[in-house]
Amino acid sequence: MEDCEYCKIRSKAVEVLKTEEVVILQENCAEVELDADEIIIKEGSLSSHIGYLKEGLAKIHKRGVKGTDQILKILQPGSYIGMQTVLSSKIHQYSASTIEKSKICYIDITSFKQLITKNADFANELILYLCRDELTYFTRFVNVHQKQIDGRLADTILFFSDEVNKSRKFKIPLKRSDLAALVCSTRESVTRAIRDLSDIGTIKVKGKTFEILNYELLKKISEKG
DNA sequence: GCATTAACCACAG
DNA sequence: CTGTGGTTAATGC
Repeated sequence: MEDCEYCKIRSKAVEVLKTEEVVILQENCAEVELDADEIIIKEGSLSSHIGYLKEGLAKIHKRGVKGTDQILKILQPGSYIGMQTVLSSKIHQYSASTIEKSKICYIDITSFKQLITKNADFANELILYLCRDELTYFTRFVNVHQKQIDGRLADTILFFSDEVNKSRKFKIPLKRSDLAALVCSTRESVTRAIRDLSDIGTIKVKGKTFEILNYELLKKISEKG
């Protein structure tokens, strides 16, 4: 494993650590390589470590009343995993799994808390991170509840295009049922929404490969809901 | 009432 | 696993 000091994807929080603090981080974390569909942290299990997504793509999901999971968020590199739990509870309140081959750094709670106590700038960056994160949940909450299925699907297609892949043609490494769990709908409705959007010429989809043909229209559908 | 939307169900590639 | 069609319940003219 390379040194945290020279990690290319290190967080803004780690950047403000002093040299001796990076050493603490360094000595108490471990890098793990995971395949797609492997569990990073598991809801209901003891929260002993915080994860940090260094490479790949992951999802945060939580069990719902019907036994099926809702996907709360797609994680990109540079995301902390399980911080909310580790700082407030002893048991993970949600799960995180990889959706493609990924690298995760784990750090134990004790060392992490030690860094928070030692360095206010570090703590400040983490608060900033959590605040931004919460704001995106606010937006998502409103979107999911007020937009129709076509608008919600447009949202996620745009997310994968603009933020994840930065390309008009890309793969979404999720099954239809996962896509449904992400946009809070059903497998069937996702299928129909994909067909709707294809019919009017906004996208072209084959399997998990999506291509945006009419970006403006897709954007409009996303905005109008 | 009637239309729209989306979930649920069953069945077929 | 995914797509399709029929049915049904809720909601809004």
